Amino acid sequence: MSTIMNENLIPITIAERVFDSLCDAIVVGEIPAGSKISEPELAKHFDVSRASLREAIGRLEACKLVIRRPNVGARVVSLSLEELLEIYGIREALEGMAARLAAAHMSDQELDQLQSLLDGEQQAGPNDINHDFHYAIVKGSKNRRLAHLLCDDLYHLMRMYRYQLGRETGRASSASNEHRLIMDALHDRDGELAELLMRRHIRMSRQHIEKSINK
Amino acid sequence: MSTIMNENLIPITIAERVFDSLCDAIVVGEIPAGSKISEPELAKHFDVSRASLREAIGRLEACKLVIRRPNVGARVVSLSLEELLEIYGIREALEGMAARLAAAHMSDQELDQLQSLLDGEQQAGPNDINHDFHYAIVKGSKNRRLAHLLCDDLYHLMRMYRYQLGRETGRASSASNEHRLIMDALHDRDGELAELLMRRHIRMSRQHIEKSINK
DNA sequence: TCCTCGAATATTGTCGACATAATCTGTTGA
DNA sequence: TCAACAGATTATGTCGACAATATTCGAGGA
Repeated sequence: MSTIMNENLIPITIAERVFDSLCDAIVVGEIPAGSKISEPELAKHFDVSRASLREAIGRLEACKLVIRRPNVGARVVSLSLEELLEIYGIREALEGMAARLAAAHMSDQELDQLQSLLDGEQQAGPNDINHDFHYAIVKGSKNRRLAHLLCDDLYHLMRMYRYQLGRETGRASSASNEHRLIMDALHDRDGELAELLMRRHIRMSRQHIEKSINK
Repeated sequence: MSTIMNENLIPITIAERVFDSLCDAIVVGEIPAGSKISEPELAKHFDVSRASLREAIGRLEACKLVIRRPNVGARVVSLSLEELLEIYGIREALEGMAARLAAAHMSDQELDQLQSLLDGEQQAGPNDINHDFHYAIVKGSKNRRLAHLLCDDLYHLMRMYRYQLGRETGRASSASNEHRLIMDALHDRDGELAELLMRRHIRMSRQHIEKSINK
């Protein structure tokens, strides 16, 4: 869980284990947004030393889940609609780029896998398959730094917003349709169209959230 | 120096000071790319404890200047043309977006400041003014997360490549012209054009580097 | 009653030391 | 001569304790 890209499945060090736990707790809201992170308290809770805990907090800071101020401490990031929309803007630019590159660089085998992922979408429900689709494309761009940016740096923050703000209610079917259009463009190796469709897809999600909150 | 966005000019903690020193040393190449970071050695060199040094290394890892492996240690990132081109691709997407937003969100005053920065460009030479132009636009996008991404996370890495690989020889004048075109688009509040010009500008820089290395 | 200031408390930053894992070195055997 | 193994050495991960800073609480005065 520590990252998506690294196939580093098992947490080796104590700090990694604590990071995973804290990351999940923050994403789910078990540790509320905006609340303070107490080092002594959490160190006791996990039964580890403060050094290990501080290491974990440092990684939380790296993926923007907490904000640290010198001599003051760490605070869970505060969620706001503004920032969520900012993130969607960035995703639109980056995932659009990823789709364009994926059309050129994904192997036929990868395309087939993505297709079957898409075919199983209806029955499985929008668990995380929705986002596996996105990550498959990002990975298919073959741009490693882009993948790190989206799948390591921004991933947990996006997950946090999804859990705590928007539920994307009633958008599953239309999103699924949009996925299919993107898939077709990838099959046709039409990068320009794939980018356009991906950008529109993310823009739609963004507008959906914007409306559902403004009501 | 620790970040561009934070006006946190003075390093408060020892770890911050060490981070600044190490960051510069790595960017300039004083600590060679690909070389190992020895905690005991550097701790002795800076006359600080390993705890402070490890904190600094953690931040270097966050801005991708070093790569850490559990129980093995940290290594300065290895430079490659591939990765440099990947970064240029990301910059094209993100700074293009920034230019579009800047056309909408920059104040008239900010535009005037940017204009005067541009007018002083010839005599001052391409020290870092070239990049101040870019950062002024990124900042002018008023998208804080985008600014953090470009000015905190990617900044040092780009600086490292600039120092150690490409010198952008002989591109100052044409780059300056491209800057002026972007400036005009911003004045006209033409976001679409500003994005197009910024993307082309970065693409030209990229191609210039690509050619100068392939010769 | 409210604000200001200062002592008391708690938290963070830093340190040195120990435990564990990786690396290096020298030896043995084929 | 080279490869593989074992011991020695070094480095990293982790810990508890101390120092410096921030926060809290209470007393005093306007």
